Amino acid sequence: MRPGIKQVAELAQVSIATVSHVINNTRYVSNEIKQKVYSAMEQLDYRPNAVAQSLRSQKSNTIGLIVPILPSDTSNFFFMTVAQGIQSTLKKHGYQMLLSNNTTEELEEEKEQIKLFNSKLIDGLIIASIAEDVGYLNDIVRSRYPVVFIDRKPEGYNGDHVVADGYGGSFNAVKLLAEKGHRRIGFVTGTLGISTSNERLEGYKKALAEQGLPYDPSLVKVASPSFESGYECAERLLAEGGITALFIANNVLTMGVMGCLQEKKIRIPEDLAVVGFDDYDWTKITTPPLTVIRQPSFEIGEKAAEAMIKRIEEGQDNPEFREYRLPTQLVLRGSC
Amino acid sequence: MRPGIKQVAELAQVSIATVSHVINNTRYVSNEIKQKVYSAMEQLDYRPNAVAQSLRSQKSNTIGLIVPILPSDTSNFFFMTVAQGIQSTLKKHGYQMLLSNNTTEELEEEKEQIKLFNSKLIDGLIIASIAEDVGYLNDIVRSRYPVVFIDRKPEGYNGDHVVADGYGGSFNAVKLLAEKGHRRIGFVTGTLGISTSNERLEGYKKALAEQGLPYDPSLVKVASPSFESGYECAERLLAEGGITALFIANNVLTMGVMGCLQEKKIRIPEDLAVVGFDDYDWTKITTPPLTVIRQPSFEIGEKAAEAMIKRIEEGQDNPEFREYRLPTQLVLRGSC
DNA sequence: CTGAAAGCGCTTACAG
DNA sequence: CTGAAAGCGCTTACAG
Repeated sequence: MRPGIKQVAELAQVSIATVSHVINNTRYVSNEIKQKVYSAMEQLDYRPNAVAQSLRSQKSNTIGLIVPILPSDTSNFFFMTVAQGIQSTLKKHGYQMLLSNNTTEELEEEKEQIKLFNSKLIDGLIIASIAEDVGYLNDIVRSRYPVVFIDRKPEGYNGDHVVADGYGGSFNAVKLLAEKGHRRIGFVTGTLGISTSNERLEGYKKALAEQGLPYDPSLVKVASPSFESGYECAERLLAEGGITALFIANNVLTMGVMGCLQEKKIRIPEDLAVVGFDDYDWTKITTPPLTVIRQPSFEIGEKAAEAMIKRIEEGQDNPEFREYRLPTQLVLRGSC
Repeated sequence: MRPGIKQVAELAQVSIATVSHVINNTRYVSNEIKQKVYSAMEQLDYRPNAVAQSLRSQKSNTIGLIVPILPSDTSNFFFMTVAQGIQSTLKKHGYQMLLSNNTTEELEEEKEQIKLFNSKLIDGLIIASIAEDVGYLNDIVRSRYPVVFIDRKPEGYNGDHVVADGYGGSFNAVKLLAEKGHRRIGFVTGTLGISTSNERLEGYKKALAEQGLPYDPSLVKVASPSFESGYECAERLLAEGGITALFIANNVLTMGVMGCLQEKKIRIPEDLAVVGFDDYDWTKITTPPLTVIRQPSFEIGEKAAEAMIKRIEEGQDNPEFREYRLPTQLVLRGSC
């Protein structure tokens, strides 16, 4: 049987309370007694029962993370790296991460997962919500614990959020292409209406304007989030003709576009200069290697965890919610 | 405040015991009373406190999963897909998955994670151990719950394990190359001594033998698990000359090799025919797209979860441990 | 057919 | 400076 605190107390000949206090360093215990307790714990290979601790203290030292990850989808990679950033910094502060991924891309699933987390007494929630409006959190979370949003800017519920500077990344990519002399620069984006896509489009427009280039809506293709859709957008842009450069605003679409270009034997960058999104490993081994906008995914996770810890330590007193905006980075390779 | 079972009992005017029994369907309750309880639960938006349930019943309905995932490493993808397979089938059986990834690739970390799981009362452990010998589990797990191993065959501790048929995959890849007329077929493998690498090497040898080709150790390069190491192995094989085909036995190394070939402008398959390992999305968009051995990663996860559920339901009575070996698949594309 | 009560393994006021 | 006891929210023998 697993030894409990009672067994430790008996062996050390002290009270249960004392054992608890030496474990948690929560009140003064004489050195002599401390030693007895430590050695008893060691002898029994005692580990506190986390479940009992949670029940009693109404605190689980656990932060829930909800992230939309489809099976076998390349975009996994981004959120997985974020998750690792979160986990590694939570660990430093003595917290654990409970991961739940929304495989269905449905909002109901997301809600269900939060309710599950609630029943496990999480101390905080970090979420990359798929909802455009996260107002539903008002009913489910009810400010019982802090919520930190990642990737997108939340609407309808207050919370810190950490995002990558997609605006700046997009701006820099398009500016680079324009400076290389390209006048007709295609743009492939994911569904609009969410903050990430919106601001990347803004960056595109802004760069064009600054470079004195006209904004031509026919050069902008909105894709659904799939390889195939990216492929198809590239196909259409190619068929319509006229572009000499292409910027793709997310990683799944970048892959789809590259699939199309490789199949049609478009020479890069001679026939078409290309800049993609997200610095995935595979972008290094395409022909030629791809210039991309890098999002600091691990750092996003770290920052989200830090924000969470801060919130928990501060308590409810601070009503001002912060936006943490992390810089993106232009990674130059052979494709433009 | 979150309502507890007591509040439900009061509102429904029944005992706590009765509420518990209708929740768990664990003894007869008259329809009339059931209805009262249900409506009280709904009215209060009641959810049982999972922590209290675990503590009392000494069962958490949670399966721990430990998997070695390095930050920003492409190999993440394999285990992530496995994890999704596990999670989706556990969910069907009312279990949750608790994920812990060993970021350090160190055995001590692995042990620490298991101890943490223990303190959370997990009902079972699914693990892709990095240890060559998992005998240490005898001390930590002590048969308190079932262990299912994935990816590799365990040594030193008994448990079901589910693996992909690397032997068959490797055999088919090399056979294909030989049948296309290649006589000198290079082989890049990860560290030997673990079941996965070992059996892929065996498959290579077996295919050569069957095709009447000599086994030449100088064509076999053992790499450490990194992009760079794969790159370097390709470089060496190229420098030493003589190979017309190359089979790479895991995905990280495949990427490294492709990086090298692309940089040295080796034409594929004209100069060198290539077969890689693992059907990652990016293998579709290399130039040319890559022929690979596909491992059924999601299915591995599903099978592991099924094996776990079976063990838990069977109890301790069945001492015969099973190997589940899932077929790999040759995915033909342009690189050979 | 249903209820009162013990107890899972802890933490934390309350006493002394 | 340390201990005895209540209680977190459930499940589950034991009674009737």
